[in-house]
Amino acid sequence: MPKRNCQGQGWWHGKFRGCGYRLTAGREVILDILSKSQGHLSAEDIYMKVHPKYPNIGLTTIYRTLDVLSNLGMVYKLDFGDGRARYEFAEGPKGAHHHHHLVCTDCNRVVDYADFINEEIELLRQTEKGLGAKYNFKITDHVIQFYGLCGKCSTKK
Amino acid sequence: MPKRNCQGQGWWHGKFRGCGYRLTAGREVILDILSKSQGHLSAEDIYMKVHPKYPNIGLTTIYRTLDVLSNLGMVYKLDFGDGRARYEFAEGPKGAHHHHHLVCTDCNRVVDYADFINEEIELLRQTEKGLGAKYNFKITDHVIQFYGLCGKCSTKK
DNA sequence: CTCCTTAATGAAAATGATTTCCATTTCTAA
DNA sequence: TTAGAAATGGAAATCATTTTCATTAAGGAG
Ligand SMILES: [Mn+2]
Ligand SMILES: [Mn+2]
Ligand SMILES: [Zn+2]
Ligand SMILES: [Zn+2]
Repeated sequence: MPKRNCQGQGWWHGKFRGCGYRLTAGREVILDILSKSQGHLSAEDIYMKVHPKYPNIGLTTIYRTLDVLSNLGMVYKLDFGDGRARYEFAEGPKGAHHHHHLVCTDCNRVVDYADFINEEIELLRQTEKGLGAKYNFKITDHVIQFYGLCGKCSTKK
Repeated sequence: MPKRNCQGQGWWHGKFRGCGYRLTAGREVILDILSKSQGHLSAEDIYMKVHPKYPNIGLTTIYRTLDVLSNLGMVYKLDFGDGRARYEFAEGPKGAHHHHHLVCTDCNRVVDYADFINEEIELLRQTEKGLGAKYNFKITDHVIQFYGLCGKCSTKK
């Protein structure tokens, strides 16, 4: 008798197993939530969303899973300066849609943007090459964020 | 009889008073340390350096003063992802020497750089204008940081 | 210079996100 | 089935930063 639904496991099954991780029920729920959510969720946000589907999960497991996902490159861990880490699904196997962030310092609204991304990418390439050589750094990552006031916050007095 | 040393108060006396702040002994010592230190100091680092000159100061006052200085624009508050804020003197009245950072994810070494700053500034200008208009944001600040391994850390296996 | 109002201070306690511990459960490969 | 490894959850620990509150000290008015 064949397994009911082999597809149910999603494309990431292989990714987990290939790295020696086990794809547990908790992890699947977390991944499911993450892949379907827009925005930039805190561990607590994720906990809240996972809980109804998996009431026994502990916040500790959320943190641990997020750490694994982050190391696997499946999730980006972000810091917008509000005292808690935020997580964002890094898109499917086709690769991530690279973008940066615009953050409202008043209401914490976050806008994804990719408008000037080509120029940015080019600048990043140059900078990584130039600085890497000059300071003997092996650059692997970068953060570009803009801070300011969103429309609502700049008008409301 | 003239005051012994009116200059002793430094150029920031006016800046404080102008904003309704009092220039206390503790604040002066902190400002003095900060202005003479290279690098990116944590509140605790500053506390350690201030303590010998002003043994009664409390860490709380360090935090509070740093907050004031940061609001006055005299100090930059930075986050390199190591779980504590870092502070850097924003240069004298002549204006800050704008730079960005290269951070080693292994030993936390931080390098200031301004090498590609012209291209970066131009990109920032464009981006701030373009994104500000498109998303109706009043952009006031940005963060650009590169992460990777410094020379030492990338060689030591 | 002295007084008075109020900002500033320091010690201790509180906060709160994240981590660590550890006993228990679940996988997995043989 | 079974032993070893990985994962889990609840409670306790961490630890940078903030809050509270009683006390002190700027600095303007007189
Ligand atoms: Mn995003
Ligand atoms: Mn710097
Ligand atoms: Zn806003
Ligand atoms: Zn290093």
